[in-house]
Amino acid sequence: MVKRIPLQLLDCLPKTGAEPLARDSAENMAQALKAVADPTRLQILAMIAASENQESCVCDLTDPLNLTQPTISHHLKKLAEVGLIEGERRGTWVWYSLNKERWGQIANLFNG
Amino acid sequence: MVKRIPLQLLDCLPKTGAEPLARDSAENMAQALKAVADPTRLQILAMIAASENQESCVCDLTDPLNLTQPTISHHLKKLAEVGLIEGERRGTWVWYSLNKERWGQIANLFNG
DNA sequence: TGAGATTATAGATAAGTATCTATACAGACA
DNA sequence: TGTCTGTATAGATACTTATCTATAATCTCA
Repeated sequence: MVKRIPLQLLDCLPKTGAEPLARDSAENMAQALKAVADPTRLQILAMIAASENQESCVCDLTDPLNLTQPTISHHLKKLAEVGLIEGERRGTWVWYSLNKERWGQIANLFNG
Repeated sequence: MVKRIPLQLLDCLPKTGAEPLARDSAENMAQALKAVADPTRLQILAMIAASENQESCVCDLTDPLNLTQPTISHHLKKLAEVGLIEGERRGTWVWYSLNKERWGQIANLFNG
């Protein structure tokens, strides 16, 4: 379930007359950025990017990050909710990989 | 007081043997991103970017954002702490402007 | 100096969230 | 079917924070 996010900072500009539209854009954009603005999730993203085949399962991440399995699952869910990663079940394991298109979209928020 | 932030996502990769260095990078990077990952602060940044001379004072922001003056000051402080904006006192007013170099640095976090 | 305007800080509160333990769900395999 | 492994969810707790009111600090100007 990938949510649309505004593509430019100026989409967040408040409109005259207190229209809620720009606020919606700002909240949408902030939600996507909040997913990235966490040290553990940044490390998770880095580990996925650096792993072979660019994918990791939950059990690959718990030990290096020194966190429990439910905590890792929680963070992966947050990242998946904003479309930054995707999970694919193969047998017992769920493999998570980066969605590079989505990554580029968020990167573009800073290039407006 | 502008803090250094790591320049690449891979700076957040946890090291073998549980070294704290990569964690520091991740926390540093997350702190900078957290400043941007707030809808009100995104709107503030948009308003500064869209204003003439690319600068705004606190009283320019309270009415359009429908927030009190201390709340706006709080957000401006957060943005200044990570170097994204700078305030310059001219007489009674304090004018806040974007630090575009810093903006570019954070943008580059996504291009690594 | 005193009054008025702008901004910053202090303290309180409510909402969000990162983490844990406990438990449920899903797939593999004997 | 039952057991084992891997993942997800539920609930609790401690910490962070966005916002407010009240107040202090700073600057201008008469």
